[in-house]
Amino acid sequence: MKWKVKEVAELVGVSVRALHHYDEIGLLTPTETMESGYRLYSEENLETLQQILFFKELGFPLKEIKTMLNNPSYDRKEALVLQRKMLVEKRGRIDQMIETIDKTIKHMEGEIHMTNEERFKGIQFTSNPYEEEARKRWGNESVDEANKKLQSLTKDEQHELSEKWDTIFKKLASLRKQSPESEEAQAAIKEWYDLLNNNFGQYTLEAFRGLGQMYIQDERFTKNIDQYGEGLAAFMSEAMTVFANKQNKS
Amino acid sequence: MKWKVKEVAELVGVSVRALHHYDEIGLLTPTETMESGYRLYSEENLETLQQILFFKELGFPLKEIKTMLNNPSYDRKEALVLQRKMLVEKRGRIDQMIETIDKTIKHMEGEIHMTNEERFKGIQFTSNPYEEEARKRWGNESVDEANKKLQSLTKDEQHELSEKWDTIFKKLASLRKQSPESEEAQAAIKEWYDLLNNNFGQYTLEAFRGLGQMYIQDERFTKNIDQYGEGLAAFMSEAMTVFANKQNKS
DNA sequence: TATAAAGGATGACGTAACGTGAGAGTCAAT
DNA sequence: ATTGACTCTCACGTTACGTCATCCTTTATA
Repeated sequence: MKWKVKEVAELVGVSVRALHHYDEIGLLTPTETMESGYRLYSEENLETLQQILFFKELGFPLKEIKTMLNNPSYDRKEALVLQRKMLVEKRGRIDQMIETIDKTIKHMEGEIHMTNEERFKGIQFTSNPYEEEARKRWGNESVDEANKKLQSLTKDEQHELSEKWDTIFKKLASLRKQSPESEEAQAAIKEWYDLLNNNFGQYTLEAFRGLGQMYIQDERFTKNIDQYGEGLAAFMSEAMTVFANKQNKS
Repeated sequence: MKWKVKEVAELVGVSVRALHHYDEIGLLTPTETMESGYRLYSEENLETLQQILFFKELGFPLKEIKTMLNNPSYDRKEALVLQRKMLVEKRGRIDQMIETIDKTIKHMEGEIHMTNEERFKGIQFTSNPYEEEARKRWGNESVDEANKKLQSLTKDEQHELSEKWDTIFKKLASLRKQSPESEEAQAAIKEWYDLLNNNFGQYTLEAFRGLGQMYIQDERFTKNIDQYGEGLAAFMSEAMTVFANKQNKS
């Protein structure tokens, strides 16, 4: 079964405009559209929409929701479990606020004393631990950080950096036919590791390995990297894992 | 005891910028400021802030919160009770969402069937009855017949009206240093009187004089009016009395 | 089958509630 | 006297839509 915008809007309780917006930003593009241009939402679209709305309720910005849903390792059931945890957490906060209100009323009646911190219990922005987990699992914090740094550089610095970058990738591309464990490959990977560390702050070995994983898991990365040569992403990914393991032992 | 912005910010868990913003829009102006311009928040300010944040948590827009808090019949304890009710309601919604998640997971495992409505239970925008109550008691709706009329106007008419309103207040503010009995002041007050009569039905001179009294007796009115200039409320109040007396004689 | 009402599409501008510097002054401790 | 942490006021940027305006389909009804 397929639904038109208004039907979806009424079914799930969002505005038509919102659906348009989600389409605009590529968060939820209906799988089908009639020749007239009318949007037709599928069952699957509804499932995605449910996910979107849960995340939204939990305070995630749309952009973040998008990257999470697009993440190749995104898993709906796992997400639901996490969302559940976050909701329970949120309910806890509400309970605290209710308690705070009760106390405040009593305080007004002179029955009890109240510290100023107590006055705001539950309202405060206590970052939810599960939120972090979601971001780590499916978000791209590290990549975002890196991009921010990149943009903070001057034009010249950016240029310089991209040249170094280019050199390394070309070198790696030329090596990709041999083993990722070869000395040359590992040396090139070390260069890559150092470059990242010099420019984007601390890349722990864990993060480095994770980055390598992303190169093959996330097709946006894969595509970009493979422009230097088919299979480069896979090659780098493996070499990075090897590198991380080696370093770990030493 | 007094607090500087950052202290308040950390105590209650909002950003300094937010506090600046609340000051900018006249939602929460610190009672005191040092000669250097530093904001100093009082105990009372904190109480107001608590109210603001509760309402915000419940989804009220700042503008609405402002009019509610400024409403002369606003009662803090009553508000707390209502807020409590709304929070309980909200908690109920969260419980529903949790249930929805549980069902969805079961559904994914093929254990149960799920209608499309069930899929979005709790997420939907179900307007909270207590919200309406709050709006009725302290929102714009309460200010009486006058505002009903106001709301019956079209957007354009409303806009036009508020511009006229604004013009008159600004004019009055510019005159407030001279005598309330001066010809100019009285002319401006007449404009004000006419505007009220044209838009909100009959304002007897009695009522007009009474309104003037409210401007100084009720600090919430005073605050609002004095945003156009310190002492404007007092000035208008006097000018309105003078005006009413004069009209009465003729 | 014509015709209107209802719904849909695409701009494009508006709004709310801050975030995010920039540039400059202030306070408190050393 | 200096320095580092705060503070102030612009002022522009951002997010997630709301709100027309204008024009085009679809559908219900006569």
